[in-house]
Amino acid sequence: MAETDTTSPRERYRAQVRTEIKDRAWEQIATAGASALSLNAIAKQMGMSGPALYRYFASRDELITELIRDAYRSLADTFRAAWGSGSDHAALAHALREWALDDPQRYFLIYGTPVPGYHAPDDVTAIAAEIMTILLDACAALPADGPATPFDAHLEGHRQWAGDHPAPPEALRRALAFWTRLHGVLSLELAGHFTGMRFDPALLFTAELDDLLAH
Amino acid sequence: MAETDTTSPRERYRAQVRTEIKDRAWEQIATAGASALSLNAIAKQMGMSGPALYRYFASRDELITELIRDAYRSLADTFRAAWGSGSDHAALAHALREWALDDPQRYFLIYGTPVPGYHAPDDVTAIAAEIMTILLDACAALPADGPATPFDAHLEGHRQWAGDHPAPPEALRRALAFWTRLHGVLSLELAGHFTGMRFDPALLFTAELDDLLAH
DNA sequence: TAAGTTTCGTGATAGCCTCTAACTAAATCT
DNA sequence: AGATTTAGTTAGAGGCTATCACGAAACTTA
Repeated sequence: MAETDTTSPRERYRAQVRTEIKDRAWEQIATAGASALSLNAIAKQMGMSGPALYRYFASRDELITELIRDAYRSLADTFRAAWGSGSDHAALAHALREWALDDPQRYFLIYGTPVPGYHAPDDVTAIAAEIMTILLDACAALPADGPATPFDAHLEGHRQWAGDHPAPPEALRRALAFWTRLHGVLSLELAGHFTGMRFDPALLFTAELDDLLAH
Repeated sequence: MAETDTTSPRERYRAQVRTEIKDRAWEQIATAGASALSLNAIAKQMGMSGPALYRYFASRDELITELIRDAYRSLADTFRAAWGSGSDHAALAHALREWALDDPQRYFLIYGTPVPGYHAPDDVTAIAAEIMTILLDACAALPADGPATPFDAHLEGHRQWAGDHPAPPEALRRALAFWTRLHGVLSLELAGHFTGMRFDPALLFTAELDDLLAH
């Protein structure tokens, strides 16, 4: 016997229309970038007139913020799943890469060009912190390597972030390196800066990853 | 005695108006991002009516392409100057960082979110190659470190890029690492992903740089 | 079931934007 | 001085975001 749905038909319909709007928005973003996203075009695709969409999203910016939120959530879920099943650092990194390749514009919605005025709402930064926590868990599980660096000492004194994560400063440093280096390779690959050069970006990615795990 | 100017007054006037348009465009981009760039607004600022600007730039896209071109040229000049005076790798890296901090949106015009359909014209990619050449010169001048990696072997077989630069594959690998790692730190810093965390991004940057130069 | 209320979608409209076209006036060339 | 090129204008087509007032459908409640 199916569980009684607590939501009213209206709420269900509303949620359904909202997700259809978002699906179309993702399509547009994937093919033409976020700046080309048009509420009007989405409305026409769905067979209704422009202003109707404003019943579902207060503004274009609010829709984009919602997409950013979903992108963060998707990345956090991918991360949690990848780290949860096996605690394999390489698997975590490759999960990130596959998630990014799956929809480059979704990656850039999070890590791409920032809009000068924009500040993400608190719940979004909370998801970002969640992602960082998983990364810190992973780096805390890494075997120790060389001596503490000067930068470790600096991090020791400035670790407000990471929500009082119990990782040692060395793990903080390695989490940052993990993040910045993989992002460095990935974002240049996704932006097409390696096309024309003939090497395989996947090998560069794993080379960086190996270097991160070796040290 | 002043050199006779080969350009006619009209050409000079035209060039002057073009640069004023570009200056205003840079202001707009710096304060509101490239997607908010408005030819109309620029025209009003300059005291003329909208369509007048189309005498100077065929379209909004052509103006942006011109800005991208100038950004690349500026970066290439900065790079050449930084490497030319002293051949100091750290100075080269810090010149990059200062150039980026000087106008983050200019950096993102080159290395930020790509527009799916867009392909840069050949002369722009030529400047990009020029930048890469300087980086390869620098990495070729680096003392050799450990044994060849598997990725070195791959690069050996796929070095169409770099315009037949005489650098050994190890230098190619290090140039890529230089590029991707510094970009990784820089782009996340410029996009504001480190705000909230309390550490100093400059120290992370130099830590990555030191690591690059130590190995 | 009937009346009241909330919600959805509409068309009209204001105010941006890019870009084209026709026209005037000024600068330059012959 | 006359012919030609060029710079700027206004008008307008067609796109966009967003607001508003209105009708119609769907729920809620008496």
